[in-house]
Amino acid sequence: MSTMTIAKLAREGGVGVETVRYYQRRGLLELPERERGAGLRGNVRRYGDADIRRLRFIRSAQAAGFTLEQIGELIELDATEDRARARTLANQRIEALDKKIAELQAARKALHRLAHDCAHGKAGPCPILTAFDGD
Amino acid sequence: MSTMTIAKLAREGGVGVETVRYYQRRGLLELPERERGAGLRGNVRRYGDADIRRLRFIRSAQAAGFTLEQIGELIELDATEDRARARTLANQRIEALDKKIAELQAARKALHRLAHDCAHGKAGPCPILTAFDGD
DNA sequence: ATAGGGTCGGTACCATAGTACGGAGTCAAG
DNA sequence: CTTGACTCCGTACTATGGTACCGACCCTAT
Repeated sequence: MSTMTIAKLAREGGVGVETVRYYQRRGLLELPERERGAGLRGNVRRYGDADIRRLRFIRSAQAAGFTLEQIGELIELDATEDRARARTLANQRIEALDKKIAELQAARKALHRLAHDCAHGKAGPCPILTAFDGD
Repeated sequence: MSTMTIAKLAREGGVGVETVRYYQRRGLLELPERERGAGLRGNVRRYGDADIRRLRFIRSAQAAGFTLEQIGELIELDATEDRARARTLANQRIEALDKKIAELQAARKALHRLAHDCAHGKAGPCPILTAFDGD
């Protein structure tokens, strides 16, 4: 185990094969050497656990709101000693995340009120266009 | 007051003129009649407060995670009595929002730990690639 | 040894949400 | 009554993050 072809890697990472190939093109995932070694054979690339971890990192970082470009920088950064830069990126993202979270919570509140005002049967407003007005 | 050209409308809504025109093309904003009335003159379109409100609604709904397509439906819905549909859309969005908020909060936590572990000077891990692993 | 499924590599295409541009017309101030 | 800013409209282009498709290979089970 721990060595697999691209389809398994994709499955482990929860993405499609084409997405893996896209990440390779973007330089976010390694393109392993084809094992032309032992016996002159081998022509499909093999992936290991490190590739799974890398792929999962990409997905998590994406969920954290990093762009693929920034994720590329993070990956490069991991190899260096530039702790300051890493901290900066993390803190910037936290700030943006805090803004975003607050925004989504406000939106949630407005929608909740809308769903309530816009109750089951009856008459009354159901004021979609003003749903985001107050508060 | 309350009547303006497209540039002012855009400013009021916090978007660019081209964005307003784009929303018009998508059917999210009205394209007011040119006032060819009094005197045979008039050739630039005039906008009013209703347009500002509509534009702001679009921005808020976007912030709530609705796509422009869904926003189109919301606007149409506002004219009807289909309260059930409005409630459905609102509740679906709330669900998605809750997932998203939880996800962002988890990401925030991971980043916070990263920024901490990856402290100022010194040695130690600064484990970017594993930042999202635990928890 | 051959059939079928997977892989490779390149190129093309997609959806979303804009942004830019160019030429023609309009409008208000000087 | 001309200048300069703004508007109109259509079309084209952009960025981001994929998806799809192709012909050529490879690899494994029968």
